[in-house]
Amino acid sequence: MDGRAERAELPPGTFVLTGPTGCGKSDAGAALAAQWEGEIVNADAFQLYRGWPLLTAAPGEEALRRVKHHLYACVDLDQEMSAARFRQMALPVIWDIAGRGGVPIVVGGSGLYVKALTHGLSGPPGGDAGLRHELGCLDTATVRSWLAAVDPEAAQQVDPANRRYLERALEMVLLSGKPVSEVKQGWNGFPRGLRAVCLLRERSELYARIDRRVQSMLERGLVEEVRALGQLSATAEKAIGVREIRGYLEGNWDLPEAVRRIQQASRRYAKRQMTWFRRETWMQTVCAGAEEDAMAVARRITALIEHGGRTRAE
RNA sequence: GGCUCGGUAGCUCAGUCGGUAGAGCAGAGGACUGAAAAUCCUUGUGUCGGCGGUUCAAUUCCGUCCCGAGCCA
Repeated sequence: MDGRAERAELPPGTFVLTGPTGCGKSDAGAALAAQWEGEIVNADAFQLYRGWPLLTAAPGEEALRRVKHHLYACVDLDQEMSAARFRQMALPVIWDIAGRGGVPIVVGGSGLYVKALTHGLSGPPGGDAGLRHELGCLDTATVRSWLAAVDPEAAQQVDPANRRYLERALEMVLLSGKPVSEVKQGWNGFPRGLRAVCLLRERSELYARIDRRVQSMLERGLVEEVRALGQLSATAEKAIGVREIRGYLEGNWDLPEAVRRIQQASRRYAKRQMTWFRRETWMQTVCAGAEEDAMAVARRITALIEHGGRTRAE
């Protein structure tokens, strides 16, 4: 329940494969699993949810049959998720794989989730739904001055325009009774023995892949999938594609416009991911070539790891 | 063929009563510790369609040509 209680590290030999959407993580991960007798553990915040395989570009049936995949489609869409809860779910699964002598291969592009798993979340109190609801009803100026009153230092550090961060800072102070600076420590150190690769692609090629993938989602029935979605949690509601397809269903724009918007949102998301990963110097970087297939990428990653590839930080 | 209105940043446009120009969008860069596919920040030099002319100075005025839209033949 409390992140602090989670002292468990990742088992040695765990491998993490991350990268921006559309870079080919899932395919490369599956190819890797086949080569190493590994099992895939999902680290994608939205593929965790059940009910929208197309929208979230979940691994295909064939891959699911060939390689063991964990933590895909395992949470109902009306449930809230968090990086901490993900960590709690993932650790036992990963240890279980390792216990059976398999190689855990963590695959996913949710940077915060990956880092929560590899580096641990400690210190700050978790989110509180009731408090969040309460704070959500206040206007930004009120949240800002409340934070300034209880923790002037934090108020100065958090971007006053960033409602989300403002609320979170206030939440931390209210729940812990301490200033943010006292409760929020630096990230834990990089776990020894962990190998991690960030899979990249040349920008223009990555964007072309994203555009193509969205088009293919549509051809495989994206509209029907979104139409059939039931109650969504506040987080799930924000998935790229939900708003865009709904806008089409409600007649606000046509289908090509919806596709255009999904492609654009996805490209921007990929860009944000790359900004995040750029700072994660504990990972090695592999840039896949346009003509390289998943097997070839997996072979290169294997070679990199076997050559005792050092992380950039070491 | 004649007339009219346009041609300014990747796109849509504003503007300069003559002193080489600015918004929105797109794009790019950045931040990020329990909602992260979230949330937020920063960022606009371009032969002002071409060529001539007037002028100290033209994207701005004049001429002409090219391109687009519309109207008249």
